[in-house]
Amino acid sequence: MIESRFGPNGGNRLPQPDTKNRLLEAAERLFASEGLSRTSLRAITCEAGVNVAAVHYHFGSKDELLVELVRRRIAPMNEERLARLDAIERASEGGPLPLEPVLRAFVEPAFRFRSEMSGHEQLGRFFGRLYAEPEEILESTLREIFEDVAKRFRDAFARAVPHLPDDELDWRFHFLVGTVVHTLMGRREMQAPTDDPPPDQEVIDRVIRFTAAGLSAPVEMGQ
Amino acid sequence: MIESRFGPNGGNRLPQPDTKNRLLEAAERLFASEGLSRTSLRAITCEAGVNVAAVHYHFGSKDELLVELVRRRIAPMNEERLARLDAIERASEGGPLPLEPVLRAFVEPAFRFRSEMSGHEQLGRFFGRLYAEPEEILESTLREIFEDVAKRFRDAFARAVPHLPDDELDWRFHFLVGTVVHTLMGRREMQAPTDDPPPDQEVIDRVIRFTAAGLSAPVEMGQ
DNA sequence: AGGCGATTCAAACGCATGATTGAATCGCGC
DNA sequence: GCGCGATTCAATCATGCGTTTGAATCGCCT
Repeated sequence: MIESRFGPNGGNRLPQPDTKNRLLEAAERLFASEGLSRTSLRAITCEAGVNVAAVHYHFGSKDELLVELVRRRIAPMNEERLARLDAIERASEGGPLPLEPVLRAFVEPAFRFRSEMSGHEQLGRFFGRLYAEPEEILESTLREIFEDVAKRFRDAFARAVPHLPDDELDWRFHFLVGTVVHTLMGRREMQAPTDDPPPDQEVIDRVIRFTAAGLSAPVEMGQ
Repeated sequence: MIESRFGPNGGNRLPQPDTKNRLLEAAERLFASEGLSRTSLRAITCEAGVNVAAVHYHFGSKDELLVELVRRRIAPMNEERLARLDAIERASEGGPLPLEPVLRAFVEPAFRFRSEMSGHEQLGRFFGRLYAEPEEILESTLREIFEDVAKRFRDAFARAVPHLPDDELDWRFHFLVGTVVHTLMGRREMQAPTDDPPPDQEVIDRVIRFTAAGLSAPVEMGQ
């Protein structure tokens, strides 16, 4: 049976009459500012201006909304990371990789996607929350989305900092992630609450400087 | 009116018949493994083997239990940090401070308190959650507990790495906290789930190596 | 022995949550 | 203009939540 035309409601030409996307955006905003488990369905649908039942109609459940949100937000960020890493590896032709570009390929997409987000720069906090709040429903999704990135970048760092033993490399990659996530979450220990946020590129450069030094530190305890 | 004797129930000689501490320990365990907002009072009291009403009798509310838990756990850790920093500053007699000991004074108490915890090494995750889940009730408590530590260590790092401008120092201190918190949370990106956790001192040394290099990196963007 | 304050307990409260229902509404294709 | 699937909506469900209550229990002190 041929799909005679498209579905109803504009026939998939307008994929949704906005409801689905408005739900995703409202959910992202609230998840970021209130936390995953502290955000109720009613708060989301109220913020989106739609009925409560819309969530279950379009996504099936609150959990599946969250999974869909992760797929839409995190996956593209990781694809950009991998694309940039591809370019670096292609340019190096099997030789050692330059550390700073690899670092930037990992760090910059995270900040870029944060600020690209429709007006509000909450994606960083949402992103950070994924690490902090253990939603078992997300475990497999996150693993699936981050597995490639983790593996590819681990190997890239191994080529960029070849003097490191494997276990030390794993740990330093872990520390890098901690630095990035904590910074995306936007908590500054010493910042006066009145200061306005600094431009992304400045923060990125500081992160790169710090982590590049940490990653390339000698492995012997020379101090 | 003279406090004729002590209170009832052993007259404060046994401060509580265990209930209060059992609640705190059960709460800490569950907060750490399940998250702050996903842990119910009933789960806590069930785990502790006491009645639900005991929480309100001893603490007043779930939130106040959390605050009390923070005071009991985090405050001593920070006191040890400050004591160690005092010793370092006393030994330096106004001169520049050695970076690595200052770093260790900040990092080691966190890991030590984690493993000291009655059998379970969950304090790290609990500690990490305090950063990740924004309980507005904790905001003032956490600020009060961490304010001194943040200020004192910021100044110490300024003396240990004197070539850094103030804003760069603030950021690097932020990155250090991110590294520590993320590591305390215990998520390893590359670790097989079957591996058993490495000894604390080994992890501490790796953290110190990484952050010492990051903190003392040159501030110019010299690749 | 008896009184009394500290503590425990089972039961219930009101409320917010995630989920579900079934009818109403919409808008295209026929 | 009619039918039909896609979509919205108000209303409702059962459940679990934090909290409160009031009576029972415990153990020291006089």
